[in-house]
Amino acid sequence: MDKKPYYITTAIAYTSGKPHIGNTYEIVLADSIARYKRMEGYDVFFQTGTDEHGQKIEQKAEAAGVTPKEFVDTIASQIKSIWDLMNTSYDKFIRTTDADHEVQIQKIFKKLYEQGDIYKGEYEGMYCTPCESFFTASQLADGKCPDCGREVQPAKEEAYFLKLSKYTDRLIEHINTHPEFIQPESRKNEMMNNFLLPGLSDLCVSRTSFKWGIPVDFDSKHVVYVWIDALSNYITGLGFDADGNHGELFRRYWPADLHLIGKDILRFHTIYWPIMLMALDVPLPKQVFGHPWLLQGGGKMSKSTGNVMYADDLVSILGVDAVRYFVMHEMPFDNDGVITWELLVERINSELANTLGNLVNRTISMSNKYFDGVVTNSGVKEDIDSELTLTVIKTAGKVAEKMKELRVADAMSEIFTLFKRCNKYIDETMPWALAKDEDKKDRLATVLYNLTESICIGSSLLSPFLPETAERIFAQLNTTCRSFDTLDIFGEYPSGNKVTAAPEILFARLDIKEVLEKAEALKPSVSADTKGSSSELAALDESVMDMEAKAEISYDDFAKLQFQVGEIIECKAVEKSKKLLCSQVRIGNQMKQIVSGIKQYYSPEEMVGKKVMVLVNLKPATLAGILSEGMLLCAEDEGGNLALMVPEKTMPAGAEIC
RNA sequence: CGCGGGGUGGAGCAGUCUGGAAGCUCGUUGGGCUCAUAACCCAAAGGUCAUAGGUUCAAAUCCUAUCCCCGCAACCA
Repeated sequence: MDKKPYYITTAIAYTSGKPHIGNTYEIVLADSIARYKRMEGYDVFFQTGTDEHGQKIEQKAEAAGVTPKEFVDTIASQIKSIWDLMNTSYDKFIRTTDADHEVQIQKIFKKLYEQGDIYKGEYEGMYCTPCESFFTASQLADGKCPDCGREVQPAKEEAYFLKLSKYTDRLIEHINTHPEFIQPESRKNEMMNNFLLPGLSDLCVSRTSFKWGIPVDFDSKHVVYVWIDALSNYITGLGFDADGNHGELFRRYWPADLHLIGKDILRFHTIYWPIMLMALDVPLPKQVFGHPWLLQGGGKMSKSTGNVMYADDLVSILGVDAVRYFVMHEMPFDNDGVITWELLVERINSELANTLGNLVNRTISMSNKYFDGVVTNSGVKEDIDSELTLTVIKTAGKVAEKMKELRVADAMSEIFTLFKRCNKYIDETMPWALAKDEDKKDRLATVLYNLTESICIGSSLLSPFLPETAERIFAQLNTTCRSFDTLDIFGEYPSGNKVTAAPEILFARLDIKEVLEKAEALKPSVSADTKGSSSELAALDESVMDMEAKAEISYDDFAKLQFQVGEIIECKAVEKSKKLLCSQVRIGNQMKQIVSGIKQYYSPEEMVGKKVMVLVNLKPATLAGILSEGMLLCAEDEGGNLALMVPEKTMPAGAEIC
């Protein structure tokens, strides 16, 4: 009765807004692995949760007019309800605002400080608020954040640093001796070559520029860097204690068997996190899997166009298991997957409705038609049966093989191979023909028994992935999920058992037009709810957008800015740049060269001759090696689309704008 | 010389690490069947595996060069 422990985690979701289907993918994937491991007989602990601190949240809360805590409470419960909606079987939902977590973060920070792994220094650089990251001038891309492309602000602060360099060699050694540590393996080289081998500089692990974080208890100006805070959830959630009085869960489940995360945060999980653990003298997790992304097809996703897909909308139209099936199936092992309504409908119709649903339906119908629903193993075998039974009893092994490598999509394909084989078996044995001959009644019974048994085994294997569907099938077959170690034995379905008299359709075939109409009908509700919790925001007009308020300025401040109408005389694309156009702009009697990041929206030809609004007295800057002596003003929507500001009546080049 | 991903039958993808007869799903066409959700089963058509060189008995796979696409980030899993 001593089951092996298995600890699996997802990344904790950032509470800056409602998670979309791509975010939701991870929890579903983790859930399937967790359920599968339970089925295999492991004692599974499955943890997920929310990451709730940081400047971005502080700002969003302020914009929404609520306290940060109120803000994250709302989003966290929204996230939790989506996780529940997806039928995920997590054992613990941790929030980084949980009191016990916060206490441990402070203790961890203090401990590392006291033992010298964290030291006090000063940080100077450019800060990107959305990314919560500092960059040196050389890291900036066109003067903007290299990660997200947004504006950065100069910042300088007293800060604490974690000595990454001290542990680099040990980490390199660990990665080299544990090839399974970073998955997929292709990512391992990326980490090694880009970060570890060039050498790590120490990581800044505290902030003073905002308050919404866990305070450093011995230096209250500082809050703990969100990543230190967030990563630690994997151990604090189990009752890790920096003083060594660990909880029972920690002693039982740590080290984690699997951290399931998005490929974009692999760096934090395979470099910073292991080093933190080394510093704490705690064993490293066994495996970190950076899964690919689920991208939305059909152009750029953006809130302003309202085409973001959310799990709850998908579920309301398609059902939980259809969505679970799709996201797992469309996501091969290490390539990004695509989700569109068209693909969803195609997959659901072809696999869930046709192959599986129809199989269950026709099998039960025949049992009812020919035997009043009683399924009997009459033992009249023919050679053809063994082909079916062999396929069926081998499937568990094949699934296990795929799951060992976390190839969930492939594992599900194996199960569907089983169901397809069943459909073929029906054609081979032609039960309707057997039914016409009274002498073949026993043979017919065996055929239907074989089918029922095959469906049982297949559905049992399917249950970790599509739990609800599996249960519905068991209910219709009047049986229960088979235990894992009997899945390679054919003939466990009780002979003489009676299936339901009224089989219900498991998955109705979908019509793409109807689905699109329903999706369309959902759109207005889609664009509203990320910004805040208050209901008046739900009525937001899509033609309107807000931005975060900047500090008030005086008229004198305004008067410092010199705006004039400029005429674009000449314009060409900047070589080596994908975004920039270089324009010669006539402003009165002078010409200025201005570089703008608008190549995506305007061609050089259409720029020429335009009269535009120019900020003239901006300090010249060099962009992509070219001098720019001002700025062409544009309006920008939430999708990043740009429109040049032009005077609505003809004005001479050089006219003042005031 | 910014980083990264990719170019395989009409569409979407696997296969590339570890070279050994080009595979899957959808679609198309023809056939079969009638238990079932217009479903299921069988068969066929359709690819110079981006291009050009090279290594090799053998290249989608390894090497070199070139061309083209896509993302660099929205909600960042």
